[in-house]
Amino acid sequence: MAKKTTPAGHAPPRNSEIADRFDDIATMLDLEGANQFRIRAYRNASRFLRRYGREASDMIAGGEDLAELPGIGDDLAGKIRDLVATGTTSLLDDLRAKTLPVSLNLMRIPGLGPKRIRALVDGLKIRSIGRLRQAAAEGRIRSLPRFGARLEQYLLRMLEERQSKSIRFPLSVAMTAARPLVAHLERGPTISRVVVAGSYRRGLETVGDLDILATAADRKAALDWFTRYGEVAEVRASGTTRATVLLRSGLQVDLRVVAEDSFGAALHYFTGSKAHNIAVRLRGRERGLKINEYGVFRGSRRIGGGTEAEVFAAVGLPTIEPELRENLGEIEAAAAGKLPELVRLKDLKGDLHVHSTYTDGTASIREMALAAKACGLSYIAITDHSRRLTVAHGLDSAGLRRQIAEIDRLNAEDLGIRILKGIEVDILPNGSLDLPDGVLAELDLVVAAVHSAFHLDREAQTRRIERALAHHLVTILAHPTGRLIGEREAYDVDMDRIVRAARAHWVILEINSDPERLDLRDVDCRRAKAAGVPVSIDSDAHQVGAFANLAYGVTQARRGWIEAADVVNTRSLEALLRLLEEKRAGQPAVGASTAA
DNA sequence: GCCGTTTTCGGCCCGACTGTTTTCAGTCG
Repeated sequence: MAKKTTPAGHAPPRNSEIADRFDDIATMLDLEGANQFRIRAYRNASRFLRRYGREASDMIAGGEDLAELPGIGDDLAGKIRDLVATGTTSLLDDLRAKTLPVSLNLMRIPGLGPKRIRALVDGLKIRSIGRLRQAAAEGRIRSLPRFGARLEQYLLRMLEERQSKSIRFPLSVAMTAARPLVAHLERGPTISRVVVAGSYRRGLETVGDLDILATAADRKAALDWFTRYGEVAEVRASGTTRATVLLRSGLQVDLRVVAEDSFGAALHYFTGSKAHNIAVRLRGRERGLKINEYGVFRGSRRIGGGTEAEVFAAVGLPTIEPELRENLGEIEAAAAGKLPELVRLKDLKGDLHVHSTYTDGTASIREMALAAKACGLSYIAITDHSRRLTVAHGLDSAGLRRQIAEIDRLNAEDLGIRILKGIEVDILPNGSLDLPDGVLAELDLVVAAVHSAFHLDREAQTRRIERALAHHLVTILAHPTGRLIGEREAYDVDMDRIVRAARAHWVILEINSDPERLDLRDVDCRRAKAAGVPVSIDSDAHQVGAFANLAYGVTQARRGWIEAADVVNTRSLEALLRLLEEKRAGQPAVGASTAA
């Protein structure tokens, strides 16, 4: 028990936490009416940090200059250093001291911004949500300048609902809601084209709302058709070009009806990301062009906008895939002709992480194999759980040998798909594996995974996984960060070190396609690729229908700039078996060509 | 607060919708 703790005795904040503090600063500056561009600087830096692949604290430890990062100058670099060293910075402390908590709470209500909040707080001397609700109930809010009865009623409703609006939906949930809605719109009067844009189209793992674009000869009829959709719970706005509704599921949907000749410009604009759009517009301005959702203009003359390709061409770029549009280097890569050729679902030839009724799957090995074959795959690896995972009836050596025998029999039958023998073996808290080497050596491949002791501190967790990666029989590290989207954060692990260890020991990193996992994360995919570490896009299927999830994994990989050549299971069975053989011999060709 | 083959100062993306007004401020994306 060391009583003496250095200021750095606590774990240094992650980028996401630094970003949270910058967002706090931006919100409080906004409330005090600070310069909008100063506020934007904090929000831009926050957005960058959330998406950046490396931890600022690691960069500081390595003596790197944070002011080299885009949107971060000397001042913000200093504040990041403060936050890393002490957990706070003087500006944040000052703002917290003079900002009323009620104002911060009110900022979470859509429709309320700093001006209205200041009017409420100053005009009515409101100091708590309860008082505000009271004032609204008594009809005192409508008397404020530029407030009225409608706004008062709206506020009252929002306060009653106490809705926190920051709910984001997993992409898979959004897709389930979007498909029937798109079908409804496509049947609508005079509607010709319907595309879901926004973060949905970029394949983000979660989406806040749906942005749908359509073309229609009769805009009003199209918007009416939209607001009358059966799943609509509430129409929040409805104008001449767009409408906003809330579905029963809680998902907010915007429909914008645009002219045919500006469809490409609108699609680009509403696909985002915001950072990408701003960068493209600035590039346009350098060329004397104005780019907005209606087209590309030189002066008042429209020179393009019917297709996205025209928008990109106007700024001298080839079309950039939606998954890359985050202003994280894609524009520079496009300008240099170095855009990646992103992996596609049809490139996958196999699936290296599949369960069966031997443990917690719901279908037999034969059923899983036939289902995979029906999806066009030519091989799968059966990788059931190992004994420690008792909740899943994990296999011991004897059980695994029975499974090996069954797989041999099925392969002898020739089902038209090759079944590889594998295991998803637990990485125990000390980094050893849950089954003896003897039985693991009888398999075609070994998938190792963490399913316990998520709470270990960063150093212990990292060392645990490094040790497993160093095991000569481990082929793949499954769901490397362990996060469950919206449910459980990733365990605390240094992914830079994991990627380095994977490279050193020729271990493949998995992109788990389960829509709850999507793990590797996109930023980690880029790290793996940069280090020359191959990935496998696997379903982790526990039922026959789950091979469809591979599409989510592919989208995740695409967001991580992954190409077919980076993915081991785009290889033919023969090539994959060769790779596994080389790994076993300690000298695989994969990943060996590029230096880390 | 950031940034720079037009700038180290003076810019910073910009249009739609709502609710309040009667020409526009506030908010959002």
